[in-house]
Amino acid sequence: MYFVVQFLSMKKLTIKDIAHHFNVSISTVSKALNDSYEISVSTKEKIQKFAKENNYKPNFNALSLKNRKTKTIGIIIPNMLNYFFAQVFKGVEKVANERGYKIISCISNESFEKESETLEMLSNGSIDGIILSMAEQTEIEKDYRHFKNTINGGIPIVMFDRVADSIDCDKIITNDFDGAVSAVQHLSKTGHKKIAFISTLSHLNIGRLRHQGYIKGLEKENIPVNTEYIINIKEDDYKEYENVLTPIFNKLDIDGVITTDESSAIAAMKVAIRKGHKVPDDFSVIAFSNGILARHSSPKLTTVSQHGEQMGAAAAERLINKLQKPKEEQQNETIVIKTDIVERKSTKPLF
Amino acid sequence: MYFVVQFLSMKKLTIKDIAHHFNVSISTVSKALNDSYEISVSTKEKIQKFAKENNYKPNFNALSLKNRKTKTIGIIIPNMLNYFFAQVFKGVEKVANERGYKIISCISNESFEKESETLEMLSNGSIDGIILSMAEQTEIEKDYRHFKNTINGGIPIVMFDRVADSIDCDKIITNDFDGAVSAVQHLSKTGHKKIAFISTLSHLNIGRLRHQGYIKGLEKENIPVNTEYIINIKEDDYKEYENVLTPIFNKLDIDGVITTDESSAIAAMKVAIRKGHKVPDDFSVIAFSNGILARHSSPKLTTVSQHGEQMGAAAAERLINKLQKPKEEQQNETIVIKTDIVERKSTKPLF
DNA sequence: ATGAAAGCGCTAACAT
DNA sequence: ATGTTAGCGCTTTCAT
Repeated sequence: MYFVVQFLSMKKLTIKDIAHHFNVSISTVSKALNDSYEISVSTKEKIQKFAKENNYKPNFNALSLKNRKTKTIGIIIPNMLNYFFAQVFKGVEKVANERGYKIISCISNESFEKESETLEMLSNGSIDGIILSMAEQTEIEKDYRHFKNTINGGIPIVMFDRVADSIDCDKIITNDFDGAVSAVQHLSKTGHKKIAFISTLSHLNIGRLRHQGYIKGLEKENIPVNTEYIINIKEDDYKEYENVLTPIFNKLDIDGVITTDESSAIAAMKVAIRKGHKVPDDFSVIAFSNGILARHSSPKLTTVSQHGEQMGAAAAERLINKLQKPKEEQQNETIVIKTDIVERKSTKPLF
Repeated sequence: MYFVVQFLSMKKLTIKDIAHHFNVSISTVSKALNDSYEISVSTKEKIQKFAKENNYKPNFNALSLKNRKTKTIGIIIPNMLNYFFAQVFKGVEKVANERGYKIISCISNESFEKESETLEMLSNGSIDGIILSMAEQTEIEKDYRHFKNTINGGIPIVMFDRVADSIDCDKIITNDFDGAVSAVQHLSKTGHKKIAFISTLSHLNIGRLRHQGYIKGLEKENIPVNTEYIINIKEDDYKEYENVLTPIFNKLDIDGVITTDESSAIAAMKVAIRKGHKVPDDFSVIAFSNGILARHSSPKLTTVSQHGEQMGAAAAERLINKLQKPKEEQQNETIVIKTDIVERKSTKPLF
């Protein structure tokens, strides 16, 4: 019996083995397994039964080679320890899985070089398309040649969150600008007028957009912009945030804060509390966030929530749809997944 | 010129194209690119130069088909939003990258079925080996056939953290038992004798080990075991933790707590504080953890820290070493990556 | 030093 | 209804 041989040799069952077993040609087997009308019902049945019983699986590499499609997508994430990116990944995985795609995942560690090498490595027929969020370094240095090369090489890219304006590809973004406007308005409508803006992302485009949104929000609320209230934290290490904020908070009179991330929001809360404030009674905090910290802090953070999973799902949908369309019909699109303000316990009307 | 054609057709450059370009055979090109001694220096040079200039990359699927190796490893993670798993992933990625391996990553969502299907899906020549941590459901139902099948199919598995005792494969684990013993001793040595144990993992083996370690620790410190102090939280949702703990804390006299995870530690702190305790002055908390929460809570949590990244790195090392060894020399091993007690602000001597 | 041919596992156009 | 053949891109043995 075949399976004995298979068990002993531990070699996978192939179409050729099956052909041999039934004394038919390999193309008959191939067609039978693909349920071709050309093959008689009886042979189809026996071949399919045998294949099933012996756990036949078409070889992935042979199929990919033949079809010039791998049904695999690559994803490059700047930092896997970031909760937002983990959420995006989850969204991508879900859709990819539903649609029969595998995911090769890579981490750029915010490095241009790693990102570039990864793209190179994947451009050898390993994958059909790529989903990525730019490395910090790439965004700062604005060197996008590797993206262009990849796209020119026939591999479509979908960028999310940290996207390159000058690259023509699908993009999934958040309404960073409007989110910041809303945050300001939320605070203003509840009586806060001395609103600071704390950014740890001033070097990134999403940081600039949130900054601009903050300004716009103040304008809309007729609050004069005071540049002292705009605090850009350059330190990489969140442990330093409190130290940076303490002297500033001591100097300024602040009743509300909007931050570009969770860690700095928590630092701001701590500093404010240490200074004698009660959060949220006389000091409110809103953070851009997707995270776990917001729901575990005391008090829990009110946030401008990005929908990471949705963004990932949208990215995967876009990419897979494109892959399954003829090249001529493909065109690029930018999809905005809107933020929501989620009220928790760090905000409260002043009156 | 070739590259014009390539640019227009967007088809990747192959060995055949190069052969055509120079009017030599494909085997000459193949050998030249592999720097074979059989080929004259001059032809090697010109072919290599041309290949480089035109960005030739050997086709991944053709190579994999030929070599019966993909230089790709699969990783199955129960839940990507868990910081520990993200850390493990990072460790795996680092080593894999260094050693020229790609990673196909999948999420089991704690589901046996998904885990099983994923294993099936990957067992078609997509990958050379697998790293995984069991889904909760798998561990509860103790149905390990899919692991056996995979291993019998010639695909080595390395399990980490949530491992199956009865499966013969490489394993990377933490010293859960000893970690719990140490935690108890740490509290006891600093004057705490009314130590509760809060577990959200009582259904998992790692949870049982931590539980047993807690008992052992008490014994070593000559503290009688009081089953009322052993609190198993069954709720899945961390939002419920506080509700579960409140009546218990009201009833019992507790001066220290050890938890199996961060969320329940934070819940315990909140409940204790609400009850009038001062953490850490008259109430200490130690949490098993790998996480961000511990470093952002107020006060920051003292933890039994698992080294997720190291575990991931060890898993990848093991697997890749095994893949590069002949089958005969392969043997299984269990590696223990020890925990550390990291003192932060949630513990303090009582005296 | 170079080339021809077989084969990895599969599909599909083209016989029969 | 079944088989033959070529080919996906590459390596490798065996000519020449």
